[in-house]
Amino acid sequence: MKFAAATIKDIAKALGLSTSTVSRALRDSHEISTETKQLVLEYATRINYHPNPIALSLKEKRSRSIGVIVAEIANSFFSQAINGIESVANDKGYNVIISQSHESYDKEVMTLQYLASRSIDGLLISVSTATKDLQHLKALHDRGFPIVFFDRIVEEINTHKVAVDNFRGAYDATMHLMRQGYQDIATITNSENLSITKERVAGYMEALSQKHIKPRKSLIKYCFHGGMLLSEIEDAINQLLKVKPRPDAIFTGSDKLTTGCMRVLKSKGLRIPEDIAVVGFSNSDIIELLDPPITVVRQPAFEMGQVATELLLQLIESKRPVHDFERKILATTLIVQQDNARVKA
Amino acid sequence: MKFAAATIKDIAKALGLSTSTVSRALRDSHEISTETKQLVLEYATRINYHPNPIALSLKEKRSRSIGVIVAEIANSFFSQAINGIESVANDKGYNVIISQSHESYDKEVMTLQYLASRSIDGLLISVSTATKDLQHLKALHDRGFPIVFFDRIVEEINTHKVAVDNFRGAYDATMHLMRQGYQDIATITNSENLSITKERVAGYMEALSQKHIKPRKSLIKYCFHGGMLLSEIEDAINQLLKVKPRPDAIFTGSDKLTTGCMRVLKSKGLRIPEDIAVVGFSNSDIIELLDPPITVVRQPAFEMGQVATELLLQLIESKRPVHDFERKILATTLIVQQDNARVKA
DNA sequence: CTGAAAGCGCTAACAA
DNA sequence: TTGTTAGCGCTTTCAG
Repeated sequence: MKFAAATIKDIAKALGLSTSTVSRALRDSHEISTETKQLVLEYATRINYHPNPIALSLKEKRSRSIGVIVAEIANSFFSQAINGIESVANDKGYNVIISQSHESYDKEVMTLQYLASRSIDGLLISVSTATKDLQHLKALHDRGFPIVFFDRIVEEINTHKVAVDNFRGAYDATMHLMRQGYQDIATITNSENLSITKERVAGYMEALSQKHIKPRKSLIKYCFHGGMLLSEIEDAINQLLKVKPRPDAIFTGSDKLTTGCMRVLKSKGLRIPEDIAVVGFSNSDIIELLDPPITVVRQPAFEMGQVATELLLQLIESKRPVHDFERKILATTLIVQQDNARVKA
Repeated sequence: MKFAAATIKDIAKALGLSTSTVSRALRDSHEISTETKQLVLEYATRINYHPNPIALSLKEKRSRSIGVIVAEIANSFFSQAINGIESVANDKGYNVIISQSHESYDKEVMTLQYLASRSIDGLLISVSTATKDLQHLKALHDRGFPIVFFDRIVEEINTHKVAVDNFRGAYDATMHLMRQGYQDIATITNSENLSITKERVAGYMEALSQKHIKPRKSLIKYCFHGGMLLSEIEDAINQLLKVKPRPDAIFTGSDKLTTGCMRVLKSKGLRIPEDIAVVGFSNSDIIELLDPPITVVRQPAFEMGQVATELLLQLIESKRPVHDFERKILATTLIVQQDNARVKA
């Protein structure tokens, strides 16, 4: 059932004015007499007039809405980032349309096409773990469509990018493990093609190297679906447990992988950290309630969302094509949990 | 920076046709010759033509987008519900615009006003814990605007409603506690004005009564902000701990309150469940990883989202005013955790 | 089978 | 100070 909202025309007719006069009165134009303005304004509020944003969009060729594509809303990191995005967007009068790729390349492409055809003014995206081919994004970008990458950024496309210092985050986590006495540290991480994966693995390896431990390929496990399938993590862990010497700790490269790992280890009856320690990226807000409350690398998700949105709106509202793109790198925080800080026997 | 998309006019000009012919050809009208159709279609795909949805909206007086207002996306229950909402909405070609009230009445009103003025075709809402006055919703509803309530529904407004059997969920949880041997069971729950609060408290009291335990007012604690402020939960627990005899278990009425309670109890050095047991509503997907892995009442959030969206789209697409409204009640599941099933000494 | 014209709600250049 | 008109992209009578 539709319901007809009041229009400028209604006001004009009721007051015996022209639509343009009404329009101008509503926008408080200086070329309208005070009395007319008052008359119009009064009547407008009385009939609860609100300008039709669709008509405005058609005229202005902009919808004042931006699209966001993330892997999953039901993921602390992304939902916190979205909070940041919304806070800035709403402040500036923009709508946010959120879509999820569920870590599927096909879904990402479809959802992108859909969003693009729904006339959003710009896009914030953190690509799916399964995304290797970037044609869908390149095509849009080449047409001059404003895009900002955050978190899982893409080097091949030249635009604003916001991420954390993943290298450092991974380095800190691995160092922390080594300081606890762990030596055979494995890593379970996202698919190899992701920017964040490369950086995190590099940080992990650098930490090992500094302690003169040679990184072993058999201890690095990539999850193409980012842990969307628990079986993926199970497989990785099964393989790790067969390696000699058996790893005594795991550095996990994402929220989903961190909790997924814990789940799998527990189901196998392995104790954390006695049998095998876990430290990884996570933005879960109940990490201290976990058994055990593991040490995690936290990302400033909210802030990332804010920064990315500011950059996007800047792009959208720029009068001329932008060629100078920024790359913002935020810092991670290592949240050390007491219970995990026991030194290994 | 704007970027101009191809329009029907462009096609018409390039092909020496009129815009109406092109429009008809694109919509595969029977009154267009096969050759012309082919010509148009071919050219359209070549230049990557996509109809401008804004122009369509203006014409059709509908935007094919629906609004959703929830307390917080960063809440398992809501993010799961949103997944359900999106799955149905996208299937039917609708966009979903998500907003958060953060459990603030003012924010809810503002966000609602904003959404309504942004020409959404309908609204799905789970009101904030702070919402008592319903004028903002009534006004919209009276103007014939399609609204569907889910989870935290509102009796005063006559429209479709989707919720779970909160009474039963609370009853089951409380019964479970009593079967474990707990007798002095307190409850910490959302603000008193919410539908779900009343139902959950009623279920809790009914369970007590059946075991001939008289509900005590001093054991029922309402949190006006739904636990958004941890201090609220702290206060509630402090008061509960002073009651004689001291409660030996707490039934928590929401996701946030459940984890919030655990957090507070732990910080006080109280062991769960030895010192005080906790059972409550939660849709967290890592509940088994908690210390201890408490028994919870789970809601079919995804399904709720789906059902609510189907009802809303039905409302939106109905040709005539709807007067016959549905009230769907889904079942909750009690997820019993082994570690919590130890009988109290 | 195709085209011209009107109209959705709004703004803005141009007239008066 | 106010009104007339055209146009944003699209569909849809109404005429050929």
